[in-house]
Amino acid sequence: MTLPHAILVSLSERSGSGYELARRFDGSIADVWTATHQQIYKTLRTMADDGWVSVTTVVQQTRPDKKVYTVSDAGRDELARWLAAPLTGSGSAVTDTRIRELAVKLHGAGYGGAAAVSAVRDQVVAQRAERAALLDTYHGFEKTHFPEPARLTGSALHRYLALRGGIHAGRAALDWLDEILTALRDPA
Amino acid sequence: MTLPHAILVSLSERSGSGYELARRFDGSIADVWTATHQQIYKTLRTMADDGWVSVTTVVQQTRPDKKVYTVSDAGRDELARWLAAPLTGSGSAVTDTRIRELAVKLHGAGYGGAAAVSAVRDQVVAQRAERAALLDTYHGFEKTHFPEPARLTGSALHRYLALRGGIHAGRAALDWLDEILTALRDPA
DNA sequence: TAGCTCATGTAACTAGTTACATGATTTG
DNA sequence: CAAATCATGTAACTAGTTACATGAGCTA
Repeated sequence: MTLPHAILVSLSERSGSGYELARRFDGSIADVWTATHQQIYKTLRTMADDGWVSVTTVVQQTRPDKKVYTVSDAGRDELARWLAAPLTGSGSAVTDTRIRELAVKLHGAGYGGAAAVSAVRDQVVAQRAERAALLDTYHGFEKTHFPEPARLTGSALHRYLALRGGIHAGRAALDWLDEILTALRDPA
Repeated sequence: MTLPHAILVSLSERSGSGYELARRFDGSIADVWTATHQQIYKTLRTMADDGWVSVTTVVQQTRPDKKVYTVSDAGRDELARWLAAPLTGSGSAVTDTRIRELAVKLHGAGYGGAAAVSAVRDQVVAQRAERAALLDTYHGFEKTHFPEPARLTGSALHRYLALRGGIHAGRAALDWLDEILTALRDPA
């Protein structure tokens, strides 16, 4: 969804080749975002075409040559712009891409200046409010439609359990957002 | 990912038009799965081409005509096959499609006979084990890499918070799967 | 010598989003 | 009279997956 921006953040931390990026997206980043090498190579090419990154071919003796990508000025501008822009993700409570989008922004906030840090904070606050409202809706629905869950059977039980999935996911998102806000507030 | 199967389940409960399905995927199903009407119309056409559903055009006086879709024998066979097949989803801990795939299977298990019910139960158990293992990995990583989270700042803090996102999401998935297993065990 | 790591790619496909288009009826 | 509901679609696009392809060097 915003894989180019996720790559921009990762390359801001350290320049690297497509192969190295693929390993990052399979390692420490994998808990919020997975991406295959095919997807990364393709994205890097369009990013280079757009001037967001510059490429340097590094010739190696024992290993194949590699292309090392570095964030350009235009890439830094784009990153700052994106950090300040509202979230664009979508999806159901269970598979919501806004949460991972926020995680990437959080990770990259340091590379967009002071304005970006506070903009991202604002987005966390806004997302928290949205999530809380959704969770309230779910809880209301739960109370009115399933007042006695222990007695449910068949498809009513299944519908209830599906709703519970949304509630668990929503709760987890809320807890996480709160943890983020606490962490960003305290150490100041 | 398995939208055709999610539609098969919904149509097994009650036959309906594309428009009605779109409303279901925007209402009670939306907490685990969202789908637009465009996607649903397209999918219904291919499902009809594949013989999974049959179509009846219902002429209406005050409203536009509608096409009502009903699950065919081939559709029922396909549903039973899919219910028994292993999960095919993927994704990171935060945006994992296996969870929603399981939710749909759970919902549809009743339409695939006794074999399907126990097959789905097995998949819940397997998924629970996978999730628990992943969560353990995350906790291990947390302990070794971030022993003192309160002291973190900058990008180390951000990396820690991203990991916490994976942990929250994993925990929620585990809790949900446990709730499902309890609900399916007790009322028997 | 079999399999893994490093390194980059093409091609075909599946899944999902956004924008555009039409038109009658019902509700506020 | 404006907006929502009912009802179906096309087209273009973005995102992501799966399969295939190549080839050197290093490790068990």
